Amino acid sequence: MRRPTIHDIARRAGVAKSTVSFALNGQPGVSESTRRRILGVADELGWRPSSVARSLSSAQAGAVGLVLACETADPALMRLVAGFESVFGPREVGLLLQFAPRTELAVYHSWWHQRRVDGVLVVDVRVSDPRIALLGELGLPAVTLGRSALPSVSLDAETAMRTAVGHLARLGHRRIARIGRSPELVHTAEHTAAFLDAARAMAMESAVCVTAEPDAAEAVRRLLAARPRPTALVCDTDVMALGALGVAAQLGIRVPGELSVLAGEDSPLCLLPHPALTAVRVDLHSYGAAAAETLRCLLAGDRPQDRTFGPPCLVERGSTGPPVS
Amino acid sequence: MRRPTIHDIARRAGVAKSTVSFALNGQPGVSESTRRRILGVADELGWRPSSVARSLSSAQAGAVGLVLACETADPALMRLVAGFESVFGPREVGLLLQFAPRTELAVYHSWWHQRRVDGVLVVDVRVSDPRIALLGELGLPAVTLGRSALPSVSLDAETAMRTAVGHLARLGHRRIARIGRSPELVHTAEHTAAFLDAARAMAMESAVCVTAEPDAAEAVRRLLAARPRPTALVCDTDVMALGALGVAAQLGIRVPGELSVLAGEDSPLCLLPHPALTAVRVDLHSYGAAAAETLRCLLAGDRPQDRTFGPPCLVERGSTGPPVS
DNA sequence: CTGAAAGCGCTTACAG
DNA sequence: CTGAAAGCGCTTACAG
Repeated sequence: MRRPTIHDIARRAGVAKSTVSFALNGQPGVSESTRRRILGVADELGWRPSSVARSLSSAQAGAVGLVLACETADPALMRLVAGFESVFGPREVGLLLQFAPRTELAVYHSWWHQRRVDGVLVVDVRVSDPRIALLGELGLPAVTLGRSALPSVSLDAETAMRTAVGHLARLGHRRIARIGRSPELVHTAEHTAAFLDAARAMAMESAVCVTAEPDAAEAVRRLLAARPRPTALVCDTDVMALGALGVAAQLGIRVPGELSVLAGEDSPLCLLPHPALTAVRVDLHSYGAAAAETLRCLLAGDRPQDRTFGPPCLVERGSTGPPVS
Repeated sequence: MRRPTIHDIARRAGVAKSTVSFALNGQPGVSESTRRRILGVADELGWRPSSVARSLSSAQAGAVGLVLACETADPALMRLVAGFESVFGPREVGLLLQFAPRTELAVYHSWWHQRRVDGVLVVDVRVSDPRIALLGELGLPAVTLGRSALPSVSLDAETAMRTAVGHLARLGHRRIARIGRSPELVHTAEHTAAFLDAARAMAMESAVCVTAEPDAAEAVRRLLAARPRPTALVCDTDVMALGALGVAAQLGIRVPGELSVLAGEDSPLCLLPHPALTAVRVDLHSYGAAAAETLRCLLAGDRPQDRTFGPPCLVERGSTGPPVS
């Protein structure tokens, strides 16, 4: 199969290439009759624009990029990416994925130099994140998932933690704990602050936050070794919550009787264990779509507003209940 | 920042653009001294080739594509994709990702017409798969993960199932069952055949295979309602195994005493529950890399051999043990 | 060994 | 409203 070009269309329609280009792009300055004829021929020939040719002359890559840390195996990411796709896919904007071995910055440099992408989406923003500055210097349009100096979308940590802690408070818990990802992540920092705020507001007796890194199970074990022991555990991710359930089972601690476990991120995984995990649900697909939409605006020349996405809601299942003492 | 082009280099080095191009691409026909001078200037200017310009003139997209079903949220996929990346990333071949709403075929058409990708990687191959024919017609180079009429890499189902069933046989199980993904998948079909073969070879009393679709938990429940009940369950994925553990817990069936559970796919998730999941380990990263390598050969003009990847090995953990009757 | 030129498939001022 | 032309940044025959 040979791919038809605008040259073929022009010849067949008996007009100039430029006229074809204008007609095909819906630009004004082509008579209705010529336009229709050209569109007809294009259709008949099965013409589709060559993305590279278009990119070269328009100086637009027609693609956006996402770079992930090599170790990323987070199932949540897939839903986020599907959300990106839902806005870029239909517009035929490609999504370029790259796993980077720690030197993520090199990928941005490389993409920029190669004119590979028009913009990037940045996940797992850190409190002090060198990517932000680089992207600014390069002038590579970017939207971060998590607040930063760049245009961003973020999750409503306050509501999420108020929802989670409120649920536990209503059940009668007074000593709660939370386990999150690296404290360097903006996401973690915000949720930690929100968790502590909520705990204070609900007059919790104790509320401690620990990090799951490098070993989540070990962190949970340490948490459960404290005396008096917390009676409820908020886990930032579904995977951590699953792990917490495993540790509890291993230690012979009954869930939810002796320990309530709550996942800060609902997902199909939360339905697997018994008892199933009570979770705060955030629609990651829509969150990803919101980020993509923001990037799209940015690329279109707008100055998009930072958006907070949410609010999350609670999905009550079996892993939380009143503490039995 | 303005991006330097070969034109800038040519002017600065006092040679023609073509000479620069030849030198930069390591083509013969440029004197050592000129080449060195050109390379020096390129370096000094921080030149990097424009991927689109190169694509347009070389008729190569410099990218490969992967299209996923919309519902895909499989954590295993991330490791596969990371494997693809490990061969394409360093070569600056982009990986284009697209989620397709059932009409995956349209994406291939679109990519082909737009000259977006040089080739594609196909996952979740079905026994009767329209994608295979389309890819053939388009002449779009493709490698499938799972045997097909196209160049492919596949998993060693025989060894995997022999390993799993052998382990259970040695523990003393005589009635086993297996739960897998859709029977339409080549992966499932091959593993089902291999499972039954292995069961026969080890003189199992009974060996049944069921599908996890549409509801894995329900399928497990049905399996466990049989009398006499199977004493061991092989689950094709880590997620299914987690689900099986949950169902067992719900029914009050002890693992591994009353039921052994084995995951056909090892992953970090297998470590979370208690008891942790015994699993057959396949290195998905390397499997993905092997597929990518095969595609690379294909794109380079070779006629790659189909490869079987493996063999898998057994990782014994707590979820399997001798049946107690 | 080196240069001038055409071409990849588009877009976009600029003239008619 | 339409056409001829230059240009995007490369590659690649083809002459010197």
